[in-house]
Amino acid sequence: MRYLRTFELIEAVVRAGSIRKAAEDTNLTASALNRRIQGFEQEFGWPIFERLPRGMRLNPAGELLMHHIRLQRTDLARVQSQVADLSGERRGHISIACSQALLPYFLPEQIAIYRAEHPGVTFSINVRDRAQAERDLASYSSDLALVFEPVHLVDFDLLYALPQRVHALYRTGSPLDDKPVLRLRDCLDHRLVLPTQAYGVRNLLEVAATSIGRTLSPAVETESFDLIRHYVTQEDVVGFQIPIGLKPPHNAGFGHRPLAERDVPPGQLLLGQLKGRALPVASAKFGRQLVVALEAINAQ
Amino acid sequence: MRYLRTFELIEAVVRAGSIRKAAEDTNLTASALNRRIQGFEQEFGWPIFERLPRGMRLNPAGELLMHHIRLQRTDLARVQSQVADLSGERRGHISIACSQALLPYFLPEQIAIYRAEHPGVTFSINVRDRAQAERDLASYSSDLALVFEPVHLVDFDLLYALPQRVHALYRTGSPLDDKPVLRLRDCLDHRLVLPTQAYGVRNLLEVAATSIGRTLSPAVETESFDLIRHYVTQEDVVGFQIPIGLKPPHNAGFGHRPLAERDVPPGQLLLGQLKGRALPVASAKFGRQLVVALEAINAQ
DNA sequence: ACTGACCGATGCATTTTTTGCACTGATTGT
DNA sequence: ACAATCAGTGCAAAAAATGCATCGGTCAGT
Repeated sequence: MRYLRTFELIEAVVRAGSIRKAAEDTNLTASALNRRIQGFEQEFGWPIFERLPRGMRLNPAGELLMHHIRLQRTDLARVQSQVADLSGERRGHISIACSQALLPYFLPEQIAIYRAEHPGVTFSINVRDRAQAERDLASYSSDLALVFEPVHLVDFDLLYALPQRVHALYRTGSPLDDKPVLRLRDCLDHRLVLPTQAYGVRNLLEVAATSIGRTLSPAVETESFDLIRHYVTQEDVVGFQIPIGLKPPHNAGFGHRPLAERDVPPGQLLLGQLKGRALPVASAKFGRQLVVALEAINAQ
Repeated sequence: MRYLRTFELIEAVVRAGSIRKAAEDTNLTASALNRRIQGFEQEFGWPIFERLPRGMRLNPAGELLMHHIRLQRTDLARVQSQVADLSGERRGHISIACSQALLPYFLPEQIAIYRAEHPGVTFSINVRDRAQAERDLASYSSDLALVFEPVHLVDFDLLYALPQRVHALYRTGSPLDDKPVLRLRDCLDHRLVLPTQAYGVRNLLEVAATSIGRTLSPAVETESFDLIRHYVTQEDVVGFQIPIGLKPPHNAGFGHRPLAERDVPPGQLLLGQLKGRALPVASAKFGRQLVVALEAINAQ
């Protein structure tokens, strides 16, 4: 979109931090870029950048403008998506901010289902923790968020909430495999592989452990759910995860069982979007598909 | 705003109905304008106009785009208003869709109060009936609506609702002046000056008359509340109006008294904005001022 | 205190884009 | 059949954006 060029250039300057660097990124001369910025500021009525000796930084007016730019861009995308939709072809791009737990099975499966019907739709999947996911929505860089137990819920329109019990993971052959439901204290007697504090599962476990007078001292602490899944096959340790990331069972060298709800209350996997935002057709439809899929899991 | 030029031109073509007429309005040649439209359609990816032998008309894609254009323009105005606000100066433009009843006293007074504090703020007042006011909000051509008993309330964010009893107007010296509250049947024995069916007051009266087995046959029917006010001084007739349009009393050759609530239930004067829309600073502040003023009236 | 690297800004020539003019072909109403 | 519309197009002129060279300033390292 030619008429959005000025906005692109402004964004490039914001990203690069200086006109000269942004000029390289945008295949322009610093002088040309400089004059476009100046020209825009004159039209806009106020400067939007602070001129520092080391470069340019947005001033408060510029911050306000950036919100407008992002809104404007995504709203145009929405319109184009709707137009594509009314001419029959389903096109567009869907951007999702999600927890790691959705990566192994749930999202790949859902995306494949959607793309089978609408091959023109593309996806981007951004792994985000709970706070980042909300910021992604607010800056319009993601359409949908699917995260476990987000902290803040302002500006978040909840589409579905799926309760998820915390599951313990262990090497096949472990005595934990005997019972259908595990007590927290049984798990805490083993060595532990835990996600870091940023994650909801860790949070639930911390609270639960404290309430029975125990503390968590993990043998391995990691940000990677993948590593947790793999590490339990290597050593006799107990890991924890939510079942949506564990769907196909017992053939990967580890087993898993839910923790008793009286020990560790279930958390919630939340699907949502930015409050008040009208999503592009494709994103809205994929959101509805996810709701149906989550309902089906909940009904099991 | 230079970069919005294409949108202005598109709007001009929509308004004029043909490129040639729009070209005159925009001080361009038809050929230049034609090519800008074509250029935009190519960038946008789809035609936005139907080419008819008699000119151009928006196609469905164009209708969707027009919504985007309006949103984008008003959102930019909001940003500029916020920027003006943070640099101390309160500037901007406030656009209000309102019923006639607000014109004589309420709005002039409120606007004067606001402009005394913020002379940089300009106003436009559009007299609209109940349905038009809502359309004005939806198309972003008004920021606030202040109307009596609107019909639809979808997409309407209610800021305040002020109950208003229907008042009867009569020439000074009329026997109606004797009682503090009038019965509907007393009024109906006189000749009547009524607003047309489009107005809320007429509606309330029709319902009330029907329920006591009477029908309304006005001697004069008009769309102008002003005419009603003036006509009652000319002939011994009874007019009707809501008190917010009648504030300063008994020195204009006519008097007024409320109708009994058991005969004619009070209607509501509604202040609202488009649902989910973030108003410019000036409009939002004026809206709050109106709420305070309406509360004060309600408390009397 | 000096120096080199980097920053934004500006004058001027050059390139790119937009516009105006003249004209075409098609449709409609009289 | 004719006049009045309409959108679209080739080409030259006008306008706008860009590149180049250069200026004055700040800062980090020596």
